[in-house]
Amino acid sequence: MRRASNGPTLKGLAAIMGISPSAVSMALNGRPGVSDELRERVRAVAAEHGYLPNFAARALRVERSNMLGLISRNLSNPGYLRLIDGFSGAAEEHGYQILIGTSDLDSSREASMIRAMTNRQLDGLAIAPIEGEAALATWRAESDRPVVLVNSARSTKSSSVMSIRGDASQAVRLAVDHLVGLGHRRIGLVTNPGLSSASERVSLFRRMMRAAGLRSRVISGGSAGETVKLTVRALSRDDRPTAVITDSDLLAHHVYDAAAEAGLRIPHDLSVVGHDDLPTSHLLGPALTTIAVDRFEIGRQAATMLIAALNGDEIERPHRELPVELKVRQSTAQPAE
Amino acid sequence: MRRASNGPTLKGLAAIMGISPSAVSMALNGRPGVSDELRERVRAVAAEHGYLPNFAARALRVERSNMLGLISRNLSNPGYLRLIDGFSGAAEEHGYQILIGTSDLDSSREASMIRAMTNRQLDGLAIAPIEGEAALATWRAESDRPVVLVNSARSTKSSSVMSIRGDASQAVRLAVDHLVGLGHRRIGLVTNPGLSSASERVSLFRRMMRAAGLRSRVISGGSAGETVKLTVRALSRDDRPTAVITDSDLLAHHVYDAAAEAGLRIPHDLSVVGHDDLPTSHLLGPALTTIAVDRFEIGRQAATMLIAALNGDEIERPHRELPVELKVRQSTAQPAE
DNA sequence: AACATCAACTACAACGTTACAGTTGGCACG
DNA sequence: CGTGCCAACTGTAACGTTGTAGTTGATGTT
Repeated sequence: MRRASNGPTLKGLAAIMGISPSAVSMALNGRPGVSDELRERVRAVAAEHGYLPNFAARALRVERSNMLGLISRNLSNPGYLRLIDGFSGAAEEHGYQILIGTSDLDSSREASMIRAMTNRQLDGLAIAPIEGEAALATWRAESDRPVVLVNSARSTKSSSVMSIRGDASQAVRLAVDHLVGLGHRRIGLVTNPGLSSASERVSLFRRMMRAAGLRSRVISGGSAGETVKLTVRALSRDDRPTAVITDSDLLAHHVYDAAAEAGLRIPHDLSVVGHDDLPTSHLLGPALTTIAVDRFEIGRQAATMLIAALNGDEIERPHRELPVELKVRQSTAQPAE
Repeated sequence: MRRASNGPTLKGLAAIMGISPSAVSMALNGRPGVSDELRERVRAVAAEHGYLPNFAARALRVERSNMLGLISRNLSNPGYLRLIDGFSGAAEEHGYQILIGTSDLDSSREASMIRAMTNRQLDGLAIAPIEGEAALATWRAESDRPVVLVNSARSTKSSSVMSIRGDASQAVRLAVDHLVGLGHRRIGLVTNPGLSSASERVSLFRRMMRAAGLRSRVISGGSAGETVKLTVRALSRDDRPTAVITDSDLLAHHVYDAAAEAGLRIPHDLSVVGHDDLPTSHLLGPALTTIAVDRFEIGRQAATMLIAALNGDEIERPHRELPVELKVRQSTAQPAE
């Protein structure tokens, strides 16, 4: 077989120096039991020979792989890139590598991904779960290692599970307040089907609208494509909404298409508020008003929470909600009528 | 220590069944040496007890981790998502997990990423290298496993290294032909600095322009921000280009900003051709004419090439150039003058 | 001077898996 | 009926690392 690493082993270093492998191990890991003088010599020799520890061997022995897993719902939403970026950056800083999986919005795939990750000895896992409880259960059945739920609707408040996401209720409130403030009365929510966060969003929306004394309309199909079709239909009706709030910028893009199809101009005939602030959203014609949530930061904190838990540190706030921000641009205006 | 997997081990299964661990191993791996009858029984018992192999142990023994690495230049370009998506999809299909790293456009980080991946016993690596030769050398110094260079300027034609990318010369030709066909004479190339592919692009552009009997202008700064500034300046000059070709859609977005700053309307005063066809590019105002390259397919083939090489199969075309496509939209038109 | 104490090491086993050299028993063949 | 052969197993060692239980020799204490 081809060897992955033809470098020296720890045992080899020991032979070269005429000492025991244990001594080398202790020296390299900075553990007590060797003299400072020897520690220095070992480090020098290791560096000279370009020694790199074999992670498989270490993982087998200490049951720690120095790898963190990240399972996301899908990889076609550019927002996830920022999340991965933040997660991997923080992980690498602490010497962890990351393993990425995508559930492709299929909950059985999600479960099998999680199991595949478990027996790779992952030290911790961040999941943007399709079904919060199910994903969690799969992981915990196989492992007692830390998990952090990302962008998932609040569910378990248990201390063994952490979570982080943008502040969902603030997001809905900002969007509704903005549109109501502009004078809109008929406001719709266009939501992606199938996500655990969707139903929470819907109920938050309903509550905010009720508080404003308005009737709420929710547009949500069985699939993304169907949702778009329903949107076109809703926009063609007489009492069509004069403004819609969407679950994501991507969905907002589809609403742009739907509006064009229905012959409506944005923002003159229809105001649109997105959610995510993709890097391209301000370049849309017209630039999209949207809720910005710092996904990079979410990813970063997800990783640092896991690492802190692995180090046995106390986690200050195990359930975090990051503030979100409304970016007002050109896709919202006062209603025409 | 906490155990990652509390499930049974192979040895445990052997004890339960009263046979030797070797027999269990052979049965589970479908190797000859056990009767069909026993093989079936072992499989049944394994399934019943939810046995999952310990990858660290296997990796240690067989020097194969069943993991593929993917190192990309940075994670802020949405195009990479499609690449990762294709790569991870194909990898998972064959039972491989993927390890992701980003070099953040820093070549020393790139080298250390590669070394970190080497001693994790990675079976194969796909690199979108900053410096083609350097990245390769780092990997090959530590390992003799397959590599595939992604989106990298043609360099080594050696058979031990594979490569895949969009057809760069076709891309430039399509863009130039399109603009020349519209009647443009003063065409600029706006390019991202620092990438090995950039210089190749520049020379291809020069060649195409010479073939068309036109002078070529290249706009390229030391950094992305600087490039934008240079673009603004170039667009303010009297003999400003009437059309520009950019290295990426993201850069094209910046050109949109630069054009706005210079008081030019697209496509009336300036035609723009991008490169990538990001999902949002057709929603820009105006919709961006761009070169589409199927990054998903690039990622998918990168993974399958690696896996084929690991299986010892013959690779049909170890240096692949995927066809690219010009998507004509609203950002290009005949020059005004 | 006898003994405890301790730092600085060594020896050994183990983690879970797989490769390979043995071992067993049954069957065909001269 | 002994021999050879083969299929179907078992036993053992090894992959590279680390933790723990020794072992050594020097130092300090009474």
